[in-house]
Amino acid sequence: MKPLTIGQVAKLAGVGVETMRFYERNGLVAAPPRNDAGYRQYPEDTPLRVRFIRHAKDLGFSLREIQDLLSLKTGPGTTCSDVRHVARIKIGEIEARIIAMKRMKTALSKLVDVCAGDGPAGECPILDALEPDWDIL
Amino acid sequence: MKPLTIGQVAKLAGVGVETMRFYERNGLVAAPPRNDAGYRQYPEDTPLRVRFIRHAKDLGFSLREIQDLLSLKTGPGTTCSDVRHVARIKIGEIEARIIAMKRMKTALSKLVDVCAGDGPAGECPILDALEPDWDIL
DNA sequence: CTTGACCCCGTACCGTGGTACGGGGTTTAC
DNA sequence: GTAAACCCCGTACCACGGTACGGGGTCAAG
Repeated sequence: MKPLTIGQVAKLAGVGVETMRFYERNGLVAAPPRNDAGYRQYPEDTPLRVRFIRHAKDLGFSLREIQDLLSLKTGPGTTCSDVRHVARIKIGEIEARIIAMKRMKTALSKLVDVCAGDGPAGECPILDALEPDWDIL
Repeated sequence: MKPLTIGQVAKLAGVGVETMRFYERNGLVAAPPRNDAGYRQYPEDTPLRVRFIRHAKDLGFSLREIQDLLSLKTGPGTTCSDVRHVARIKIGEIEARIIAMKRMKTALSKLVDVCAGDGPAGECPILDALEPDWDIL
């Protein structure tokens, strides 16, 4: 149960010390207790929480969205089904993005298949396709 | 073959006039010829190109990436297979993002299934799961 | 008991992707 | 022929997600 310093948390979570303070200022990580010298004393699970934040962010969630999810826990009067509701909305958003990504991928793949040539880029079907018709996507 | 004004292009592409100028400054849209008054005279296909930019951006491509693709066309000495190569790399990136998205979706879905209750959020399995274990993702 | 690595805080700065403002010229429609 | 609507340009500003800087206190090793 040894508390961690900000530097230790940062290292374990793979972020910078400044980023930790930034997350604290912005409500993504709770302000931890301090020791006599004013140093932050983090609970041991903090690095995991920070890694969750990073992971969600890498998947395209904004810090605001992550904060919303995280703050449901502490909000008074929020019930389990409220949380479920938010989670379902997020799932829908993720689904929509997956579909859009797949369309993009399919369109690009088709173009690569069509393009067998080795000529100058000016005649490349991929770039021709970029010009007029990208609403295939 | 009537040229379009910046305002017409903007309206057709669903962006603001300022955004058009921003894209021009940043090399995403070629600077069009001007008339005697200095007004931009866009070719008719410009709105489609701008919509492509928007679409790609919405799917998570940075303006820099979009510019890279677009600039292959005009680069001297770039061949069809160069373009194909870039396209394949993009496809790989899209694939990786789709996979990560799917993992995120699965993890969230599992949590929603597990959570059947109606109690306070403090005991919600979704939020419990947020705390320690999100490296399921 | 000092040297270096760590921590504090506040403020400033960065790239990205725009958006708004202000002072001016032009074109169109009545 | 004049008023509204459009265009020009440059500059400034915005939110986001950090990153860096500077001046200072603290702690652990030699």
